[in-house]
Amino acid sequence: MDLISYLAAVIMNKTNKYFLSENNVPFQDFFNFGMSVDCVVFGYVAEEIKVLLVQRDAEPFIHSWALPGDLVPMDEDLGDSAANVLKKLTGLQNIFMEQFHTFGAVERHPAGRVATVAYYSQVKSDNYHPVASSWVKETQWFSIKDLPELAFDHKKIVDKAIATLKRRVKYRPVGFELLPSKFTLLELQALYEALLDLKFDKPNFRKKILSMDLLLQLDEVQENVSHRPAKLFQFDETRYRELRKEGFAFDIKVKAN
Amino acid sequence: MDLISYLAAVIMNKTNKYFLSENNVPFQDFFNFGMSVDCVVFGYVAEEIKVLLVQRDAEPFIHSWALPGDLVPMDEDLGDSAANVLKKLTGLQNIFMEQFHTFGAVERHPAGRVATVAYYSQVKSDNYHPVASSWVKETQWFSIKDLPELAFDHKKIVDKAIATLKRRVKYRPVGFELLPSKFTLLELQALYEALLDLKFDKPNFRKKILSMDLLLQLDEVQENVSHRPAKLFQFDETRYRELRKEGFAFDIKVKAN
DNA sequence: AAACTTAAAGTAAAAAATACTATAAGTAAT
DNA sequence: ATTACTTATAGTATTTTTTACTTTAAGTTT
Repeated sequence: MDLISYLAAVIMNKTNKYFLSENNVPFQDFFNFGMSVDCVVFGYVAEEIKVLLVQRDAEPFIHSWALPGDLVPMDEDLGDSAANVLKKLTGLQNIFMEQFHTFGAVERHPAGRVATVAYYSQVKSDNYHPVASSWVKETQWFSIKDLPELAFDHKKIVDKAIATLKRRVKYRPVGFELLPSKFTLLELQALYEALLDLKFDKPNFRKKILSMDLLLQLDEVQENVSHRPAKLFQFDETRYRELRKEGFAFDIKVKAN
Repeated sequence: MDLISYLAAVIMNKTNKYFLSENNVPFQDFFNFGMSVDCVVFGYVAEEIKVLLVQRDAEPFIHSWALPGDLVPMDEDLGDSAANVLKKLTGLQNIFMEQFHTFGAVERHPAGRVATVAYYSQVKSDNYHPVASSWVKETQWFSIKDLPELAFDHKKIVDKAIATLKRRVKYRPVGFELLPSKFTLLELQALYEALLDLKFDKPNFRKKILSMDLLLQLDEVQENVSHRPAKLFQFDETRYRELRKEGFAFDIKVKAN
């Protein structure tokens, strides 16, 4: 394509007229995609990994549960769009989100060709209280072991996000985002056990974690427990960022019994 | 949105008429995205990591070097499109490609709003010989240490792919795809050193790698070398797939001197 | 105060990683 | 042919880390 043809094609495209490209496909016919963003937000409550879903109050898939997500306006960057949509639908904001996959099967959306960019994040669920708004009727944290039927191909998206989370545990200090800011070592261990579906030896888990130099021991202990209260810890943010950069390998043997 | 309104919107969208959505934005106005795919193909030649680029012979960015990539037709799945485009432009086929990021900044393409899904792959470069075709004038392997100016935001895409590669080395047996099928331990070590920008102690590197049980020793040795020839090895594909699944941590201390 | 629960420190044995040495097997120069 | 040189590869002692297990501590409940 030479410069004149290209400029003509661009102008025609922007004024809705057709221009034939090299394969006799009108240039403008490449520009009928819709794009959407979908957010997979993980939380951790009562020793279970949860994912935030919204109940739709709009067609298509009205009344179905779905990931918070929506079409991207033409003048909005993808990452901004993900943040805006999550806020619009659930009120949640200031959440660090990372892209993890784009789903673009031809028939995945009934209204046309829509590719969706899926975002992934982890939050301390007791700090964030989602509230339904816009076309959302209700919001709810669902255990990843007990998910409802989902709209569109959102089941596939959630499955891929869960796989990503479980893989990441092994080389990122994941607990940081999911646990409340103060926690006991046994709570941290329970989280890792839930994520990896394994059991660890208590003293060794403790030694391993402490040797990473990632935890700060507080001068506080558990309260209202009917046994010896455990010390509370928090993550050392500086060291945490270091570890994310230099890489991190969580590898500890499963408990024998 | 109720069912009647939604169906009306879909029909209007498909017949090019407007329908107002909740925010007074015409429904059809969400459907003017173009989508493209871009392929980052890594190779390894003469102890250097290479990336495959094509020289454009079409506007925009005519004569510039760029990643092999193109607009996605409306009726093609993204993954298929990546494979088709790579074949169309360079002749390469049967290459395993993985999505790694989608770039969607508003102003990234001069012809309109185009989001691009970037794919990542690694090949044994001596088995694949790219040939320019379609709107490509030339193809070339460039060392990642010496890249030319690139079209669009392709520099950003390549940088992210390189970062992905370097991160993956630490928890995936990467050598498999990059090295020729028969190689010496020192060649493998040189690859790891190039990827990680480190030096290892030879005997210890050897022990570490062999202990993973990933290599099969062949009954062949190097030829035409002016010193004691080294034994040739190949990867054990079965064990390789196991390691990819169960996770893999390559962690070995840098050589002292 | 005895029984019970969980926390947390400690320790011996085993395994793995590291630093280093020695030897082997070839080519090239004298 | 002998010597020097290069790289391959085996081996080994030391140190560090991991594992399996034991003991003690600190609280609550009966």
